[in-house]
Amino acid sequence: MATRPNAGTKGVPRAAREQEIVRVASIAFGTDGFAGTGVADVARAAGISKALVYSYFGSKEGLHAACLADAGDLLAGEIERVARDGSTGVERGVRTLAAMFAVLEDRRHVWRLLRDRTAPADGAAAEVAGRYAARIETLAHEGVLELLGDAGITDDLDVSAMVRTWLGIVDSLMDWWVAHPDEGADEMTQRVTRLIGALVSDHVRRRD
Amino acid sequence: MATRPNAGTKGVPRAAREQEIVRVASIAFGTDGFAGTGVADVARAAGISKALVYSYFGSKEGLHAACLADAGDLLAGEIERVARDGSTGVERGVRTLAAMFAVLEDRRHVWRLLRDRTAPADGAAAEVAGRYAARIETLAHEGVLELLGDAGITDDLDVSAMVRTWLGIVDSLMDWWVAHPDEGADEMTQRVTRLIGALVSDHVRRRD
DNA sequence: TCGATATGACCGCTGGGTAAGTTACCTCGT
DNA sequence: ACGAGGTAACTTACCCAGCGGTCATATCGA
Repeated sequence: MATRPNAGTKGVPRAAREQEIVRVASIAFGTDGFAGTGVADVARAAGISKALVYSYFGSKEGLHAACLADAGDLLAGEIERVARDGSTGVERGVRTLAAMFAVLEDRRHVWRLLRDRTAPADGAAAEVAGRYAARIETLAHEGVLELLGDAGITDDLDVSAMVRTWLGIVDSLMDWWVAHPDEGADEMTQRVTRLIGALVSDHVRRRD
Repeated sequence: MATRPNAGTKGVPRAAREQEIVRVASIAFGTDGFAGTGVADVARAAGISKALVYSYFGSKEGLHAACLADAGDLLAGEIERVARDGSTGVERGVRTLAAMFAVLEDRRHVWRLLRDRTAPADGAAAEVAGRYAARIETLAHEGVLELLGDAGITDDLDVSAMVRTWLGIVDSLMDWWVAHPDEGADEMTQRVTRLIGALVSDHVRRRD
C-alpha cells in the first residue's frame, strides 16, 4: 500500500484536507511571511503534492486568502465582541488583548498573518486581507478615539498615529508570546497589566 | 589620495558613487525589505549597472551590510548619546524618540532597515546587523530595566516583553512617520508627548 | 597604448504555475 | 454479483519568469 504513491489518501474528505492545508499554511505564512513561504514547503508539511494545493486554492494568493479569511473571522469576531461590552480607554485595550491571548493561545502565529508586510498589496487576496484589516483597524480607531477624546485630544493625526502605535504594541506582544511558548494566556494578560501600571506610575511620580 | 581629484575614476568619484548606491539601496531595503528588494532595481534607481554594484559590494548581502553599517552607526551613536545624558524612565524614552526623529528627519526609512524580518538570519551581513541590533537592544534593555525597577518590577520576562514592546512602539511611530511626510521631527516629538499624557491621564482617572 | 572602470549578455537556480499521466472509487449493464 | 468504463482525486515531471551572480568586452582617463 505505502509502496504505491497514491494509495490510502483518497478516503480523507476534501473539507478536512483543505482545513489541514490552511492550518499548516497559516503557520508558514505567519512565521516566514508571504514572500518567505514556498507553496512546495506548505505542501510537503501537509503531506500532499504542490499541484493539489493549486487544485484546491488556485494560486499562492488564493491559499493566502483562505488563511486570511480563517484568521480574520476569528480575530475580528473576537475584537468586536469585546467592543460591545462597553469598556473604554486603556481598560478596553487590556480586555481586547486578554481576549486575543485567550483565543490565540494555541495559534499564536495567526496575528502576524493579518499584519504581514511581505504580502502583495494588490490582487484579489489583498482585498480579502484589506477587509479584515479594515475591520480590526476600525475597532482600534474607535477605541483610540474614545481614549484620546476623554483626554481632550481630537486631532485626526494624533488619533491615526495612536492607532498605528496600538497595533504595533499588539504586534510586539504577539511576537514576544510566540518566542515564549511556555507563557499562558492568563500570564500574558497579567503581565500587560503590570507593565502598564509601571509605565503610568513612572510618569505620575515624575509629574509630582 | 585625498589631495588629488581621485585618480583613475571615470567621471564621478568612487566614494561618492558608493555613497549614492547605499543611499538608494537603504530606501529600497527599508521600504520593501531585504527579500523584496532586487539588486537590479537598486542599480537602475542609482543610474548604474547591476554589475557595478557587485564590483563595489561583492554581493547583495554585502550591499545590505554596507547599508546596515551606515544606518547602525547613525542610530546606535545617537541613542548612546541620549543614554549618557542621565534621563530615566519614560522621560528617557521620549528623549530617545526625539533624537531619532531629529536625526532621521530626511532618512525615515533607515529605522526599518535594522529591524527587517526578511533579512537572512546568518551570514556575514547578518553578523553586522546583529551587532548594531544588539547595541540598540542593550540600550533599550537598560532603559526598561530602570523604568520597571523604579516601579518594583524586576522579573526578567517582564523586562524582556517590555523591551520588545518598546521597540515595537518605535517601529510603529517610524512607519507612521514615513507615511506622513509632511510631519516634521519636532511635531512628532510633541505628538508622542501628548499621546503618552493622554494614556496616563486615562489610567489615572480610572484609578480614582 | 595601458590600466582602471563600467556594462550588456549570459548562467544557474529557485519557485510559482501547469499538463499529462496514474490511482482509487463509483456506476451501470449484464 | 461483477467487471468494464467513466470520473474525480492526486502526483510526477515539466515549463518559464525572475533573481543573484559572473565574465568578456567596451570605454574612458592618463
